[in-house]
Amino acid sequence: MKSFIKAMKALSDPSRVKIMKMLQNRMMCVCEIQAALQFAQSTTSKHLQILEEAGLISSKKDGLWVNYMVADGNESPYAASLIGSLKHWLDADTEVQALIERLPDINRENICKR
Amino acid sequence: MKSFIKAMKALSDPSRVKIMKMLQNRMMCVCEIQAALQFAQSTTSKHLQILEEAGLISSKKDGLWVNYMVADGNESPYAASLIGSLKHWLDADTEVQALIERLPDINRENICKR
DNA sequence: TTTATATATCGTAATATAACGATATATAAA
DNA sequence: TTTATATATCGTTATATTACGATATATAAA
Repeated sequence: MKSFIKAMKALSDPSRVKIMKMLQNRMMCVCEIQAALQFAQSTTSKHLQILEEAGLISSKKDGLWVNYMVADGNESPYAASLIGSLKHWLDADTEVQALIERLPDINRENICKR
Repeated sequence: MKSFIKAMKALSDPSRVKIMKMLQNRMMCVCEIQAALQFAQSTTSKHLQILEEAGLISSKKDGLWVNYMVADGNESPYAASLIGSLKHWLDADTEVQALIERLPDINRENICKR
């Protein structure tokens, strides 16, 4: 029950759902996600932590950057199923669409100071 | 997005998930659900309201009783999908199993005062 | 009509969640 | 080593959620 609730709670927040939808398009570092959602850095990091602990995303360090991507689903069967459903869910959502359209303009080279 | 979040939030609480699992076995009135979960009547009613507003369950009055049952899924496509997944999810959960096993002993004739 | 019962709603207190700024940590550049 | 940068963590505040008891509402029985 615990891992199920964790997955559901993780996807009960619109910002986290938006992060999932963006990551289903491509992997992103924290500052890119932060720029896309217009959140403080600490807020962004916290959301990512919640999604990761739910088994919905995974991360990989690359120098100063931490790349986040959709998880393979091995951590939680519930997460795996929800990831699958999220592939088509909310594709018609206006806010999600706007986010996805802006994705190509968001890249770490422009956003980060190096 | 709104109806999606509503459905996810509704299933983010263990008590409400348990209600869903019980209702997938049979329809129940409020006092039966209250007896099964050992909650105050107002708490039980509130949980049912949240599930109903999410399109996950529906209700039908029968005299003094209000029978709650799993929704047909026409209210929300997300609810419909989650209802389907919930048919097999958590069947191995200890608490859920215990609840389901006790279900035959819980009936309104014994619980209610009439 | 009066009374009893099942459910819904309201008000409130305890707890959880989400946001932020400040600060800590880790890595890369100088 | 020193400095800069990307991310994580901590502390705090505002808001949302969950539980309860008290009360309102609706229906059935007397």
